[in-house]
Amino acid sequence: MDFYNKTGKMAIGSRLRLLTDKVTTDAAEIYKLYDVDLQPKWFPVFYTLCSGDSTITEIAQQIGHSHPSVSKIVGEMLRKGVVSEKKDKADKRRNVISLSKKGKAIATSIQDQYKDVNEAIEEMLTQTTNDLWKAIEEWEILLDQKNLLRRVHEKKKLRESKKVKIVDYTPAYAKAFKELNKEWISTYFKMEAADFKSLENPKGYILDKGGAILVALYEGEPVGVCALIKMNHPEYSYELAKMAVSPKAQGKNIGYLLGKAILKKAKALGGSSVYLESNTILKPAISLYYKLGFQKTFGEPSPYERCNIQMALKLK
Amino acid sequence: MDFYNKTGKMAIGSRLRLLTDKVTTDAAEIYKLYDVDLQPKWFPVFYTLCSGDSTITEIAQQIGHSHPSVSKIVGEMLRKGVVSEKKDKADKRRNVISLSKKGKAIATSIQDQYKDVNEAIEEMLTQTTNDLWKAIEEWEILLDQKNLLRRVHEKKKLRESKKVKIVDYTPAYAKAFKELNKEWISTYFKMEAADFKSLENPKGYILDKGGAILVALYEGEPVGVCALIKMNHPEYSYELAKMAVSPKAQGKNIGYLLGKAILKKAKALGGSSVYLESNTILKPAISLYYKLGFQKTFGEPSPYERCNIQMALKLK
DNA sequence: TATATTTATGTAACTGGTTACGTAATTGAT
DNA sequence: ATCAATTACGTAACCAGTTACATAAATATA
Repeated sequence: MDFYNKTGKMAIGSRLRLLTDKVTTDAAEIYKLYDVDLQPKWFPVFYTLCSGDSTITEIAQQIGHSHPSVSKIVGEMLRKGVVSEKKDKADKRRNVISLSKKGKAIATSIQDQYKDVNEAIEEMLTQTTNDLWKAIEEWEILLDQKNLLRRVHEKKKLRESKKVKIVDYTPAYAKAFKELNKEWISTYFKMEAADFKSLENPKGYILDKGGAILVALYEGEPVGVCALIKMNHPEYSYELAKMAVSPKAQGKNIGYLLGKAILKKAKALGGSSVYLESNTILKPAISLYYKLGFQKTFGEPSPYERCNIQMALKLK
Repeated sequence: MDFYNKTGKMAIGSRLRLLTDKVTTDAAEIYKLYDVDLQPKWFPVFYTLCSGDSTITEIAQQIGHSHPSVSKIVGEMLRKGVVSEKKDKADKRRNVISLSKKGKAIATSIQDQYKDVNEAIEEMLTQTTNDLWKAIEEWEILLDQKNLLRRVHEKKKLRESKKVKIVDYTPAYAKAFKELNKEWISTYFKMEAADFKSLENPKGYILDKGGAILVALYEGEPVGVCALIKMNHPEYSYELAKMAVSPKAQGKNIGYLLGKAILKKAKALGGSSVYLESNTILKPAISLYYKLGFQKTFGEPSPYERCNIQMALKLK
């Protein structure tokens, strides 16, 4: 298929389907050639039964089909007299399937076909430089570790995070700083007095007191903000606060980029440790903090009602 | 799938299907992730239309689907406004499909997705030692040259031909020699006087005159015979004749094995060339003779009415 | 020029799987 | 001991392709 060399890997699904079709249509002919009274699609079920009786669900798990699929196939095999069914005495839900006499006869007569098909395919595999059989297995393993969706999602994040720029706060971002924070605070909690003060006057409450604010830009637009507030505390130099990312810009890794940048800033300002307060209902935020290296800590009184978790991190 | 390491290559079809399913279900999610108003199954059709308008049949050939499949997909795309259709003026049967404005917009917005998916898959391919993409292509090429059915059939022949034994004629095979020949002669032609003579008395008419007869045994049963008749001719030493294989034993390469053995015998007897007569309606026989190395020749008078082709081969 | 063949396409029915859902039996938790 | 959750499995409806068939237009042939 010349076509698929043009489309690129995007179409690997379609290409796989086409190859699968080609192989399975031939399979049907091969069964006819050997005059075996089996349908190719029965093969996985038949094969498992060759090594002993099994229930519908067991077979399904073995061969990687859904149980209704096995149920249907077993139904067909029953009608052809290849297998027999019997309810389990101990557990009346279970339907134990076993090969009938006819099925066992097929099991022996099919041996030659096994041999020939195996040899034919082995021969093909030796004629290729990339072993399809092994390649499939490798893909099964890789996809089991991390499915294609997640892999693509990671690539997406990576690409989009390249479009994100972290810049220092200027008065031009005053509105963004206020609105982005207001947005998440008022959806999850209620704006408190302390919020209004710092959001209305970031210069006075944050910057002038030796803190910092960073803004994340996506395609020029401010979509995230984060503040560093100077603390007057024996253990912690700065508090990470007022972190907000627009829901419209989710999934672009912006929180992580902002976090990394603000920690760098804290270090540059001579800080030795960063503290923060949050709430456990904000699960993505908490997991982000862990990812950034924060650990749970205790015992600081907070001016915010909404806080039920406190975290800190040592800058190395 | 541990299962498929037990079954052997026989189940490559099922295994391919499973992998295909895994990939395509993820594909659907990926399209959602990018918020593209396309169904994954539309992709091949969509892709071809990106490089210009096409008719149903053209698309089907390009992407390797059946035309009804394309017809259905185009129908769905029409309803979603992704493409538009227009009957060809010059040929009113042809239905020319082109991307609509919306379709073109999708074509540009899908670029990022292409990139990410490609990268994700490329990354997987570098993590494997057997390149699935290339392996698929190699299989497509191999199956194009010779499909799986034919490959398996050849293996079957090979295996079965190992069960065939070629032995020298003894009087115990007198009946087989007569019956096997009678069978094919009377189905295609009519028994002639010369037939009766040699079939009733092979010793007198063939062996005692310096000829030979070989018998093919399959699981102990005589299923094929072939005679070498001493000729009194300046050019040809022996005539290959009375070759017969039971229809029940067809497809086991018996004709070829008998032919090879009889030529070896002719050489062992000091012959320098072998001659034969046949009829062109016996196509498998003629092609067997060519396969054995015989070439058409002319001009010998035959005692048999049924002969309309003469062939010969030099023994080296 | 009339007729047979080929080509382009659509529709219907089939195929080999799936998910969704319902029911009965078993298991687990209070 | 009871009630909720889980498990086994069948049935129905769906899905993405297929083959088989019908029809109309174009082309080839006598």
